[in-house]
Amino acid sequence: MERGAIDVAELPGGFDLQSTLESGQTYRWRRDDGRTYADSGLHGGSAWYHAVDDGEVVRARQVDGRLEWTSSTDAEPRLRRWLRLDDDLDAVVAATPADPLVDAAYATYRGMRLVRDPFFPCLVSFICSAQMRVERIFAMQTALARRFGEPVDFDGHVYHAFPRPERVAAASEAELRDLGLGYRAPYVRDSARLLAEGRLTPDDLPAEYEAAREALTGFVGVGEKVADCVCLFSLGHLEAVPLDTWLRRAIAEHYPACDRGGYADTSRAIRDRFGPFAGYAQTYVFHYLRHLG
DNA sequence: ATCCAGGATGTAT
DNA sequence: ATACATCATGGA
Repeated sequence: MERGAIDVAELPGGFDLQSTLESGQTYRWRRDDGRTYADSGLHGGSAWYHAVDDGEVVRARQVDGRLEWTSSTDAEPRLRRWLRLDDDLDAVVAATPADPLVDAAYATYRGMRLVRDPFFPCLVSFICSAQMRVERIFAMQTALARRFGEPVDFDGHVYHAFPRPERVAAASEAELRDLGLGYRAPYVRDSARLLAEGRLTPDDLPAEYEAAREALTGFVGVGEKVADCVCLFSLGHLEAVPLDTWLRRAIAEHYPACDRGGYADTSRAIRDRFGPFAGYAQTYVFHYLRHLG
């Protein structure tokens, strides 16, 4: 077992592990204690988190300006890429036009970073997100890993990787419904089949953001909103602004002029207003609004 | 009991 | 292109 620590106090804009992992942008990490924002509140201390990535267990916790990790190999390059530690957050904030709501969100969760998740787990989690609360999306991904994922031993415990597309493609709709996926079960299975059979893969996606979003809707259960989530949280299109219920409410209340009716036009209006890192602003605002009152 | 949750799909217009 | 009903499930 290897262990190490990354000095995140030196990163421009800082770092906050809890908000990064529990803000509903990634569903791959769990706290060792099994608790969440919902039952432990904000800024809940230096809890350990664990995840399985590319067959290897990674454990991590933040103690002040140190991001501590343990893994079977050197996890620092993996964490730097995964948690976007090389993003200049100060530059991101500076490039975003001043705005009361966005500024409040940035101030409250200073240090939260976007993630760069692998394609399939990201795709599945946001297919599952349709009409579903964040806490239950976590539960659905946990159930998928426990039922179909490869077990991985690490430091005396058994963890479960997220299943490969081939395994999900081979599952029956009934098996997936048993995991609580509801009507999303066939969506997840059919999208896994598209990937497993090579009929639609990340390599087929155009490099340009809006074209990639359009192509992603070729997966089953993926509309413009879910496609935007994959663009932002997996493909690195930082200008993508997923228009979920929270953002639509925020637009109606704070930026009514940006409501152009259709998804593409409204999304573009928000992007024009908040710039090339509009996706960062979106994720902060989503997290901020969800934890008010 | 009724409503709602990080929406998408099929169908009718 | 746009409007509408429908789709499971669990918590408030």
